Amino acid sequence: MPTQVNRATVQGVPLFDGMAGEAIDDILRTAASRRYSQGECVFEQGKSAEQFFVLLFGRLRVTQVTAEGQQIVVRVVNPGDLFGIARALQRADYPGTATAVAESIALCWPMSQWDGLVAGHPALAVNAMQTMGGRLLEAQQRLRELSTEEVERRVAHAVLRLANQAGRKEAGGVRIDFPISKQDIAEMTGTTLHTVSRILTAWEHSDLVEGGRQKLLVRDAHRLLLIADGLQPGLL
Amino acid sequence: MPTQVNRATVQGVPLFDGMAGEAIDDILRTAASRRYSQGECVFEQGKSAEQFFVLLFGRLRVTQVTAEGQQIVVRVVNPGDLFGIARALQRADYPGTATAVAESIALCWPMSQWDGLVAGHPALAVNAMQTMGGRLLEAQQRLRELSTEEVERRVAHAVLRLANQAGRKEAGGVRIDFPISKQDIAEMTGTTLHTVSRILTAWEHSDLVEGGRQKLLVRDAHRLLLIADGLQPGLL
DNA sequence: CGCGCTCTTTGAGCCGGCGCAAACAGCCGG
DNA sequence: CCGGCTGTTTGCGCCGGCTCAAAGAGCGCG
Repeated sequence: MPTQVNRATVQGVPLFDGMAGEAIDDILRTAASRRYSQGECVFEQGKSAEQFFVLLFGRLRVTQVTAEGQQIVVRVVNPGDLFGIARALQRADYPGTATAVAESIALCWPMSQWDGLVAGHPALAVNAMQTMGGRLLEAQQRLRELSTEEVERRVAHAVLRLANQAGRKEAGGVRIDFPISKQDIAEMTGTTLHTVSRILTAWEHSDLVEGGRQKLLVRDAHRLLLIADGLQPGLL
Repeated sequence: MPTQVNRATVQGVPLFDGMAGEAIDDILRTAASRRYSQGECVFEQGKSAEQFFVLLFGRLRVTQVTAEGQQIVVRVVNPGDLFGIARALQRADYPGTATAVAESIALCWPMSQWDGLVAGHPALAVNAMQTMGGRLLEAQQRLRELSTEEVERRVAHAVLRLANQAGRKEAGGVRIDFPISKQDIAEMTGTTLHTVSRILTAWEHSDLVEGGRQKLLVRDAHRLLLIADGLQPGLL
């Protein structure tokens, strides 16, 4: 049912930062809210991009599949994030697939609204641009890592990024609070699940992290940062 | 001398697409135009971002240096491109260094104007966003390549990208029309100049390309595309 | 409660591409 | 025209990380 979404629901969503309450109400009038259960697909690579979204709760994983069938994880979508904005990338179809890795709720708008919203709300345009800017910086950081760092450092960076974006403090460390497999981490860092497994096992022996089936707990982020920055030659 | 820049000068610059002539004049009033000779630096990584730019003529190379001193080529700036928009990335300093690889001319504005321009000209905001979108897509494509493809295919992709962006048709092929070294290509593809040299030498033997000191001519873009797409196992 | 699925661990061997090193070739300046 | 600088080529040996293979461990489901 297309109930009017309450203004309070989008408290803290960066896209609406600095906008008048009425303007926000106005925009929300054309929004629908939708629930996705774990494993459900929000949109699929190559499909016509009919909607754009803001994630309210939960967590998504955006992946791409290459022509040869290899999969990579493009990014993780966190609550508050704008996603699926193919239009802003000048594309008619979604460049990736978004899957709920946890129970999630998202607002969605018809893509046809995008141009009007951006043109009609300068603050929203600025916010959207900053979102894209942040994503661009992250992409460039990953390019740098992939180009210059050996696998262990890349995995360290990926784990730290996850801890920052999706970490929940917990007794004994920071828990990545959605199910994540070694395969996922491999697809984030351009390596294989085997190598990730070996690295994490080694880290467990040094009490840096604690693994488990689709579980990950960062026990010592500080020492992990040393590895990420290449100050830890690995052995000592 | 801060002469008023003529509206005709920015014909075809995507940033001003779909904007009224007067609005463009207005924006150009606060622009300065500046010449950069080959090898000259437009802005430097880490320096406070005082200006943003549009390249009118020439060619720039944007690089980043890692903490360990390794350099990578982030992108090539072509005529018409907007660049140095640190503000849009929410950064106070430039994340990379822009160097003229050929005689170049750029328009520049004080960064303080950015917010006002974006807020005051919806069409410009949309255009800027599309620029960033395009860059984001390119970055993601390179991430995919770096994650899943072996070196030869990555080099093929890089060369084809260069040919598309900076190619000039010429008898016998497409010339990359600015000085480019094997080292540059290595820094674009996350490998070493040695490996690039070996690959290009092999390609020369098959008449795919023609090299030379800081020179590159693509003789057979079609077969190169086959390599890029992994359809050519290398030998035959 | 136990079967089977998916995720994970671990071993063994191989190889693409890097590091090192040295010779070579355009090109500029004197 | 020659010397030197910068960019390029090529050989060789090594190794990080991939491939292949197979056994082990959570967890949902019947």
